[in-house]
Amino acid sequence: MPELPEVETVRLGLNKFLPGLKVKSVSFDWPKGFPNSKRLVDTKLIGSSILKVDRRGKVIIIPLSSGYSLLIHLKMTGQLVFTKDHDRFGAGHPNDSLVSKLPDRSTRVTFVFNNDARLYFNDQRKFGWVKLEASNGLYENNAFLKKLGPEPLEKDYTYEQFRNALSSRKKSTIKAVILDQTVLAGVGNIYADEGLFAARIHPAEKVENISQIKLRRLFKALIEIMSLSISLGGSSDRNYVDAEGKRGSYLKFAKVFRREGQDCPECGGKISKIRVAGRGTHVCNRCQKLKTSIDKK
DNA sequence: CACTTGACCTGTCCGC
DNA sequence: TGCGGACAGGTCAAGT
Repeated sequence: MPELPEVETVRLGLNKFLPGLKVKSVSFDWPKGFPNSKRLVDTKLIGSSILKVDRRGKVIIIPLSSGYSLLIHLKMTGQLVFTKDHDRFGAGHPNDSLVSKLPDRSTRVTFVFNNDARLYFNDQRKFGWVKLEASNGLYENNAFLKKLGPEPLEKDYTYEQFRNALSSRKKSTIKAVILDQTVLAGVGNIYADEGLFAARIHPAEKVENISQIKLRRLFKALIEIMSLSISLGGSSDRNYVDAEGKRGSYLKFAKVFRREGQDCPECGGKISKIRVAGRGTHVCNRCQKLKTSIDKK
């Protein structure tokens, strides 16, 4: 999915349109993806108004006037697209839109508002979910939210927090650790690879083999790269779009992600694609030297 | 325990 | 063109 910068871009877009709208009806065809009972939906969602749109890690959180909140996780292929009226797509930007018509066959949930605006939750692979939970104590009660590590783009997030979270994971590969949402919330495969390249750390390096200088560089790089990506509307590798159905342009500036076979922009060597922490991983072996002894694969 | 691997799904791309 | 297999931005349960 959408990682922190993509989810934040969706949040910013939804926040322009949704607050104040009242939910008139909702339809969904994928019970696993929207597991709440019809009764809860009828009493806590239908007829309530949207207060605002928040984000925690990769989760969109929409508090409602009913005292309940919608939680939405886009996972790998989720989209949240708003339309001002159901005949026009992309909130008035049809020419920039990646999708031409909604709902489409990946639409799992459709929210209809009193003014006939709509919010479509699309999810090709059906990994994503929408849940309705009580707003009071949500961040401490929700099983997913309560485990999340700090928000990396908050002003008060420090290198010391980052280093301390890593200190109990010395035997793990650095990529596995920064992908762990309990260490810090929001990094996914794209920004892990880009951040590690910027810090000149090999993704398969064991944490214990990495110098403080490099870890500090990684901490800084992750924050800078994700901030830059938000300013560019995120990354559209496959089907990510923002709340208006538009693609993001960060990948044009990516140095290694999806660039296997191309020349490294720093040293001119070849970028290769390997597997680390079970994920496709992009690396320049000349810029990102591995100290950890290679156990044969 | 800490870490790794498969499962959850659908769609697309690549090689034969 | 058709078909099988690998793979895709995330997370969890089950395995070692």
